[in-house]
Amino acid sequence: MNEIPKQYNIQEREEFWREFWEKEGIYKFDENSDQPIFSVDTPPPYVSADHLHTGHIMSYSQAEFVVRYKRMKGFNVFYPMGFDDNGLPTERFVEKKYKIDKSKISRSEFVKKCLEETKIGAETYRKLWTLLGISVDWSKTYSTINEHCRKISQWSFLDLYKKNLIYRAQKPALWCTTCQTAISQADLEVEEKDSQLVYIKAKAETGEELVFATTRPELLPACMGISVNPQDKKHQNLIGKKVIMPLTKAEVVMTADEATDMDFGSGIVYYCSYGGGECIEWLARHPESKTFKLILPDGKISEIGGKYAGLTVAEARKEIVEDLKKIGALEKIEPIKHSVFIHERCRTDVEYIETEQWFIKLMDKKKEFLQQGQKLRWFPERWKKSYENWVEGLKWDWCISRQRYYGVPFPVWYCKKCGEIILAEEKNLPVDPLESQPEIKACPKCGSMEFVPESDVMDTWMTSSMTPVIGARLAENPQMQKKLYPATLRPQAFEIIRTWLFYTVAKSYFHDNSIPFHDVMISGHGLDMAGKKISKRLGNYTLPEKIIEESGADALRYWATGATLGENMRYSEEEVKMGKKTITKLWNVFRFAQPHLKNLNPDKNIKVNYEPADRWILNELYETIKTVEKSFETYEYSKAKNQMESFFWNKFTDNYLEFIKYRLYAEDKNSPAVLAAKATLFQCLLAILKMYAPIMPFITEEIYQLLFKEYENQKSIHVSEWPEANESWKVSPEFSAEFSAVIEAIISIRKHKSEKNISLGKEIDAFNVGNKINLEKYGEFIQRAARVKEVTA
RNA sequence: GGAUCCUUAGCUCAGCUGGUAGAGCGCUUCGCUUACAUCGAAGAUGUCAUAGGUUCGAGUCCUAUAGGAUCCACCA
Repeated sequence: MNEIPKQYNIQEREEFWREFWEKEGIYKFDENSDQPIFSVDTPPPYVSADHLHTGHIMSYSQAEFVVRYKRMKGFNVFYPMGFDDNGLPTERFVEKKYKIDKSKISRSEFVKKCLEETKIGAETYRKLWTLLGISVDWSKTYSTINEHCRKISQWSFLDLYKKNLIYRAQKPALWCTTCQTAISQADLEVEEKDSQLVYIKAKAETGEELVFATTRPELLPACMGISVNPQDKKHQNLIGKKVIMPLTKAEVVMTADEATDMDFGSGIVYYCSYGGGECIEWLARHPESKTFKLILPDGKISEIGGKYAGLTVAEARKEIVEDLKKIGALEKIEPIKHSVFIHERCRTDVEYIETEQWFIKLMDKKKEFLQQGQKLRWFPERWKKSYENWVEGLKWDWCISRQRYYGVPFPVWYCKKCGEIILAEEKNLPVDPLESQPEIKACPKCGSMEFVPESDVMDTWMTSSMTPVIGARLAENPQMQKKLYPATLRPQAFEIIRTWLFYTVAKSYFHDNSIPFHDVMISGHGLDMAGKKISKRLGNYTLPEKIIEESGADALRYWATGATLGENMRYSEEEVKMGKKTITKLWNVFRFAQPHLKNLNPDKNIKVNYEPADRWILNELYETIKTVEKSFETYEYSKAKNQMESFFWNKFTDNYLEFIKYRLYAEDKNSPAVLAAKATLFQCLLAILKMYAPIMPFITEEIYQLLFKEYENQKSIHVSEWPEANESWKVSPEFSAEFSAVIEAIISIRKHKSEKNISLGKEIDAFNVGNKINLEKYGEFIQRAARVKEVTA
């Protein structure tokens, strides 16, 4: 057994153990083990060469606490790490950083830049995760743009296509004019904006003047129709009549439509291609209407807009209002608060543009998605509702094509002559149709030999939704791959339930009629000290590297235990300080105990004559191990920490250590009483260390290596066995009550000393503890533990 | 409009299946005691948002109300 130095150098020792774990392969997955498997579908963070913040630290550590616990419980832990580096976030980052215009650079050049950036990003991330002590197996990593992932994503596409779950269609779809790509419902955010409700006058064929209200007057040239509510008495006479639009002089027929709100605006609404989702829905009810491609992909007005062609939507709006005013067709303008959909990545107003896109059928499978959701174990349970809410509210099939560069290509060509869809062969995946030709030489339908590659890339969630498969297939052995899927645990933030979680569940159902994982652990997000959400955009956070540098990874991890599962949590310097104090406390306790553990035979089979204080603390330890286990099993790391802390700090150090000092300092070091104290001390300390190990892996490893490694057969505490709650430690309720009274008595002695300003170390002459205590049995103990010459009843 | 959640000590939050209010920080007083002053001991502080109800008994269950948060839908 080694001596414990006076000081624990956090930075130096943490660095040492990081290297040790790496060198010894402590966290390596064992492909040949028969132990039960605990596999994690680790969230691959978006790599954008930017810094991770304390919010990420929080959610990743929280999942990791449980993973470490499971590893000690004997599970063969599969804990890979991915980097999500394909898709829009990276493209936008690169565009900004290098001031690139997507239309003026070739796809391959652009992709090269993106790859370079993501490589830098992945390194930054790996460094920080390592710094934090995240126990992933670094030999099991993937990046969502690498060959492994492209292959699986493309396979997924082919499989779904063959199952008739994917279709290609020309229809209005959500469109971002900044990113110039189609997007999906999940990419939307809502923002409340100040807008104007414009009241426009039009003439009916009867000569009657009517007024309709719109927030999108610039779409006038794309007017498809105009409606009133069939119940609307005021406007009954207009139904079926032709209406002549101002400026464009276009004629549309007034229709009755139940969706029209009689009380909003003037009670008359016009529909354009496309003002919003409601216009598309209206079109479905009035399919005879003529549609227009007024807005171009770049957000400018097309030729259909006549004199407004070439203007942006915002410019056209202004001009048209001006022109309406000039011809007297403008009745009034009301300011209104208006919620608009924006693209979450760039915050641009979303348009609906008619284009040809790839879709995955979702709308007719809602019931099945809900059933699959029921099969998962949700921690905490309430987030299941959020999933169900999203599924029930689905309105669109999933648009999976993006008119972007940096992503997984579709494994598809089209026949140049007849447009027939030609799929890649599975054995050739991954393919880039821009750089290769289909295996067949001629179109099976028309015999043409010329093919056009699909140049779109897939939505990034096409890949992310495959992470349980991507992870499992990192194992080399096919048998093992099967065991790893479905994964045991999916830890993730609540914000991406509607995307990552939903899409993964959908895919798993489509591909394998299975669930992708059994348990879902939902974490909240990090808030700054003032309670605002931490985000890269706001920059309202301290760099985790700096916190680790100052207080240690253990202290930062300790902070992360503070949030109840699924709740948001503020960053708090105070809590990190508490973590640092815990490190110091652990250190000092073991430093105190170390001399007494020398030459101790910790053989569990040796008969020990435990004294009441020993039996009391062992019973407490038993209870603590049990409750901590229960908490970890339900992913309640926060509870687990409170439970172990209460034992360690309030019971063990504040009381038990004080209770046994007189025995430890006794002259006869080999008396049964002294040996019992030492044996108990040993049991408690080792258990404490192991319980803290998942939360504070560095300090616990340090102490384990110094004091306990020689007794345990594992080279690291993190692969040692979780402490056993020994049934023989349980005590009777009678004893429990008896000893509680003894503790009460000791507390009252402390109180007495405190009131009389006497140092606790000073022995007082006498104290009356009342008549509830068996002094014959406990008198001497109270005298020695509380330092009183004589206790009386 | 639909869904979920929150309102407990000055602050940040725990309070599991209902049984006499808890922690940490902060505050007051005291104490260097052969681990720790980066500490220890003792102490003060709450009509648990409001109003009803169920119950022998309610932060804990039910119903309304008020305030706050988030998600979804609507908003022409």
